[in-house]
Amino acid sequence: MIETGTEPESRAERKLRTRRAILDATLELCADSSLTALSLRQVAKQVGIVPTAFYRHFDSIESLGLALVEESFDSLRDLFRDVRRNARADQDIVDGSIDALVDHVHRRRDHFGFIARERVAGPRSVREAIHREIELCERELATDLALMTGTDIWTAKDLHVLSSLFVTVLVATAEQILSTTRPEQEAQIVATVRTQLRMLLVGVYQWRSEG
Amino acid sequence: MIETGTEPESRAERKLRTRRAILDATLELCADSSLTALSLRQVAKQVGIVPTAFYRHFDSIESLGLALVEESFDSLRDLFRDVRRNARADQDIVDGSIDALVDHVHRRRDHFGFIARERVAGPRSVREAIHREIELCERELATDLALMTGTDIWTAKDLHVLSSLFVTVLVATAEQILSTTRPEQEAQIVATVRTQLRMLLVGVYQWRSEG
DNA sequence: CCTTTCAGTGAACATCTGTACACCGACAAC
DNA sequence: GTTGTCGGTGTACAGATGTTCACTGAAAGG
Repeated sequence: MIETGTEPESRAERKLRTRRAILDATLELCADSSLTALSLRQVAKQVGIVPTAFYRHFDSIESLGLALVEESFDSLRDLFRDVRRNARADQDIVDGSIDALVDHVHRRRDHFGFIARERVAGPRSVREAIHREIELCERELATDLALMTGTDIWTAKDLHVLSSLFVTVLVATAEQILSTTRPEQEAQIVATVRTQLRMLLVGVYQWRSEG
Repeated sequence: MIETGTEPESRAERKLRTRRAILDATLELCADSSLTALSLRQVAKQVGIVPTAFYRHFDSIESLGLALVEESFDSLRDLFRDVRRNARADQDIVDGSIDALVDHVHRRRDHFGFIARERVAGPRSVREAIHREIELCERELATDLALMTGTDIWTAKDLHVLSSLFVTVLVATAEQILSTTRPEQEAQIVATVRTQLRMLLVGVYQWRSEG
């Protein structure tokens, strides 16, 4: 039921196309509200398939959600990769990171919005999956920080604490950017987080781990 | 239809009691999931009234949500009041604030959970109401900070930036506390935010606002 | 005492919900 | 070329949904 207009596809290709359409339709439909407020029939209608066809791809909205968690965190890891790259470049590390954040949030509004929402409002299994992924990100960032800072004066524990704080600020900023469409307000948000990170960096440079 | 068992009530009292029951039932029902996934009939059943009686108190789930925003932020303002009080007491300001936070989050799990969820996943009007309230809290905190810090070396803008960062960390910590029930994990969360605030304070003490 | 007010009732409605079932028809495998 | 696999279809059903309407009965007000 998906209009093709192109060359004939194999069965596997076609199935993949429908699966993609379901994922996209879901991201669009739950853009405001939440997965828990979304019905299988709404998704099917948006995709252009009959409700029962949904079961050929997922056996519930919940497992659909888990698939979306995975692909949303692919986007988030893309962001982290860019931040890491900008950190080595000539640019200021704070500005570089914020630029990357803004850029990625704009490009994948759907994915970042999905994480922000379902992190607190999704089905239990989805919430848990997101928390696991975020913790992975924090650990990953902590090892990166270990390379950048004087690793001899920072304990592993403190590195993770700092990494967790960075991720918290990052997530909160993403949420704020997502909740506005006015460019001047976004500029305000960016300016604020810029200063916040600078304040934090001042503390970081002075910090010496105890014990 | 609310079993009383006590002395007869006036009509106004009785209406208030039902209203309270609706508010409580809603907090309980949307504790996992979200307002947007909640039906009027579920609420009515939980309260023990017929669906149409709901309309005597609210004309939609959405306006019910707005009422819950108000009372949830009463709880949050209670927390702020305690933090302010602890700040003057003998206790360390960081530890005192965290203790107050943990205490209030435990006592009003429902209200803090409601804010955390509906802030990102609620109906648009509810989300907007919450954002307005949070901004009020940030402003309020900023004026408090102005009294505590050397106000001559901090611009009003920087004070608000700092206040916003504090609120971000506070909200994130509340969310983490809410998402766990294991005491040892909560202790971990508290220890982490304790260190984070200390790192931040190091930066704050060094900070000098630019022109 | 008589009348008004009004929180709560109960039946009815059109619509939406998840899921079961039998079916189709094109691709794939042999 | 026959057969099997498997996305997708269509029908069907029992239950939930928001909202309407006319109603009841007790408290409130004159």
